[in-house]
Amino acid sequence: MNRNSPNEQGVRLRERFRQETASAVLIAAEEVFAEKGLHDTSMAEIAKRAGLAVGTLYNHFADRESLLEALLMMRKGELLEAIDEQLKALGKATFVDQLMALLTAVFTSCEQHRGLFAAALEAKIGNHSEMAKELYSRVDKVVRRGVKDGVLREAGSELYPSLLMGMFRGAMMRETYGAPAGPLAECAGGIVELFLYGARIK
Amino acid sequence: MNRNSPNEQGVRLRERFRQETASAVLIAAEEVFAEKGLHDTSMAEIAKRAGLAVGTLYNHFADRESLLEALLMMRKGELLEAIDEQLKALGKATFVDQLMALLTAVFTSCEQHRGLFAAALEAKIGNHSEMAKELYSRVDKVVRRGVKDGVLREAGSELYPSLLMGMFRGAMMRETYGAPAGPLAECAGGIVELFLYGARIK
Amino acid sequence: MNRNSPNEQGVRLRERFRQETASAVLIAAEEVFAEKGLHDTSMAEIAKRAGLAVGTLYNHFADRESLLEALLMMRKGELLEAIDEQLKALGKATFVDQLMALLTAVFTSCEQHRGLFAAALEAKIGNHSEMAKELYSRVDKVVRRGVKDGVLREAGSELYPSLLMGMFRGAMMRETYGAPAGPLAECAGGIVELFLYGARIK
Amino acid sequence: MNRNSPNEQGVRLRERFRQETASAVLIAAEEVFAEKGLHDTSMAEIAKRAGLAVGTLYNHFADRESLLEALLMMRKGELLEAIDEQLKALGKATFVDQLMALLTAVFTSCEQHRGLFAAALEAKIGNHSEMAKELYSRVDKVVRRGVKDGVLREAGSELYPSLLMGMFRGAMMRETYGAPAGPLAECAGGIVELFLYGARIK
DNA sequence: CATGAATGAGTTTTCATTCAT
DNA sequence: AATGAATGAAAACTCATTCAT
Repeated sequence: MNRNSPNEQGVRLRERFRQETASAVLIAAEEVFAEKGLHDTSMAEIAKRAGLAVGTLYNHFADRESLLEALLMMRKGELLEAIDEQLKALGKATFVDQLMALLTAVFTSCEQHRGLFAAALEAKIGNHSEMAKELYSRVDKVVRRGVKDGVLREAGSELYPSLLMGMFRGAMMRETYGAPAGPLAECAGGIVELFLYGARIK
Repeated sequence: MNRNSPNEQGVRLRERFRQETASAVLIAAEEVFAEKGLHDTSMAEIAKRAGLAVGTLYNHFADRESLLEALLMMRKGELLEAIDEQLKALGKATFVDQLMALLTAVFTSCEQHRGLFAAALEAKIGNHSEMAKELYSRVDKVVRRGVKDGVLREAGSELYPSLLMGMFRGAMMRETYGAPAGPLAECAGGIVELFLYGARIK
Repeated sequence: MNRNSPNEQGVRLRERFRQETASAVLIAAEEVFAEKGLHDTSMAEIAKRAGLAVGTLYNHFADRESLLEALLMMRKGELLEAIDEQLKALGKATFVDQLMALLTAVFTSCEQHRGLFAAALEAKIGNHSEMAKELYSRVDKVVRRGVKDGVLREAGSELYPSLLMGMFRGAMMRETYGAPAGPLAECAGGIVELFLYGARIK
Repeated sequence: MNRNSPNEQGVRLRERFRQETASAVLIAAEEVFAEKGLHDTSMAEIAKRAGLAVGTLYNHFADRESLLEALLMMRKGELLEAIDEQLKALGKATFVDQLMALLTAVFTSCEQHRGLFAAALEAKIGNHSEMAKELYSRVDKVVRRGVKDGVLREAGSELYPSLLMGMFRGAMMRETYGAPAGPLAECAGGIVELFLYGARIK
């Protein structure tokens, strides 16, 4: 074996360890970001949480910004993937089923990463509104489909996606408002109900 | 005239100056907070905007936190006052009118202070969710009234206030989502419509 | 007196203090740079030497680079001013007198700032070779004058300025070489002698 | 064959590999030191240039300092060896020939390692002035010989070696000064000429 | 021996806060 | 009260060095 071409298996093993460390960093980062907020989280704190030294964070992510970016990208990817998968599976289903699937996908994903998403849905903070935009575009697509299918009214429908986005957030923020809160998933039905039929007794 | 017993008028004049300087600080602070965000705003920048020295800020507010607190309190007070005034005036009116009044009051206030409110509605940041909580309690009150009056369904109604809150925010955030945006006030009707009757064609 | 236009005298006094602090920082910086070298000098060390806090350094200089820049600019300015003054005063004098004046000016200035200049004459380090370039241009000018006046040989004269620059440095570095060293000023005669007549016995 | 008593050839082969790796490191180090300067060169960069891992550098050199030391020692050795060889060969030659040989040896060596030497001739940085000192001692020896032989004036001669050292450096730094520059070797004659006869027209 | 991920002390820089004038 | 220079703790980031594989 030539000294310039190290053992394949060893390299793969090391690569796996690398991935796992990077992953551990991201998990720790998500915890701390969720607890303390995007701004009040220091690299030192993340390192501590991950049981690593600060320098190690920089071996895996160029800087604080990149770490946050990677984290948000990962979660964004997971969320959008889940949504797209659901929508694809229900391509021929009724609009209502699609809406419900969308909501369920969002809430399932958010239930696990609520703290991070709450932070990430904020504006002002860098250009991290990208996730919100992408989510919006899915909601918008589904709503347009509803209009096209004759299920939703067209008048006023340009506002619906934003209001649905708001309702997602409203549901997620219930605790912050001091409102009674249960599992997020249970809100999906309530939102669909309200969105379709309104709150008024007929 | 003995300087230990200043006359009434002198005291009032001095007090007026105090108030005006403090007010100038708050106005400058709101501008900068709205432009740069709650975290990226420095005391130096506020002082500069106000045309004052940093030290002067500390003559009027104990620390950065207190300044922000005072600012939010002021805007919160104005908003809640506007709401309460409307609700009081419409004490005997129908639930729908009350809801509309509430929305109009919120959006009128927010239109002027959108930047600050967008920032303040963020969670995690200090304990500035107080405004959201108080706003929630008004919304909740109106919703309960609607239920009691037999206008709103009771089933699922515990979620309505949170969803309404979310819709407020969704409307405010339209631009962030990349959605088409017009004056905030025009959203009020759309929200009430959706909330009462839903989006579905009957 | 209007509260927006503070006392003139107080402002001037404060401004004088400002200058003096900045000056103290520069003096401390020069000491440490000279002792430890351009690279191994930390802002903390400079602050300590100046009897100030680190933050104070940043109240006067945007960053480390600017501090170093300001220091070198100051010394460069002093040196070039001294040279230009001498050359101007001797505008009509013989070439030899001009050369001697140039050397004397250089060595007088360097005697006091030897450590800093030794560091600053290095290449590689940022673009701090500017001083060397400006000094070179003076030497070059004098040499050309010597050629034009028929005092210096023209053949090979394009190398003279660089060699003179080198001799300045050689004289300054004597100690580093382990050579016997006396006051720098005493070298001026030796350099002129060597430059004009060479070392060979006739 | 017992692994506790390896045969001679195995030992030599291994030793050869060791030497070659160490040599590769030194060559890479010289490149990077020359390009980036003594301070701005990291172990990681050297390793990368050598196509090795950082750890490997530490298998051959105790620390960064030792690596640099070894590199400078190597080049110093080569330079001094070249000089001493020339001087030895010209032991009976005239002083002028010796001086010319010295200069030629210096410039030939420097032409190839200019970047490194430019960096190494810096003072302050560690105790890397050793090379300068050793070079000085050769120059000094030759100059003394010139004095003893009655070729050079004695008065002022204690400064000559330093000035010659300076002229070496002046020639090397021409580009830095913004001076017109050609091959270094061509400067040798100019320096000897100036040193012996001066720049003045007789 | 070679490898390269992990380490953590050290450096630059920021900014809320203090206080002498 | 107003001023703004001084302060220093805290944060981001670097890099020589170590060590398990």
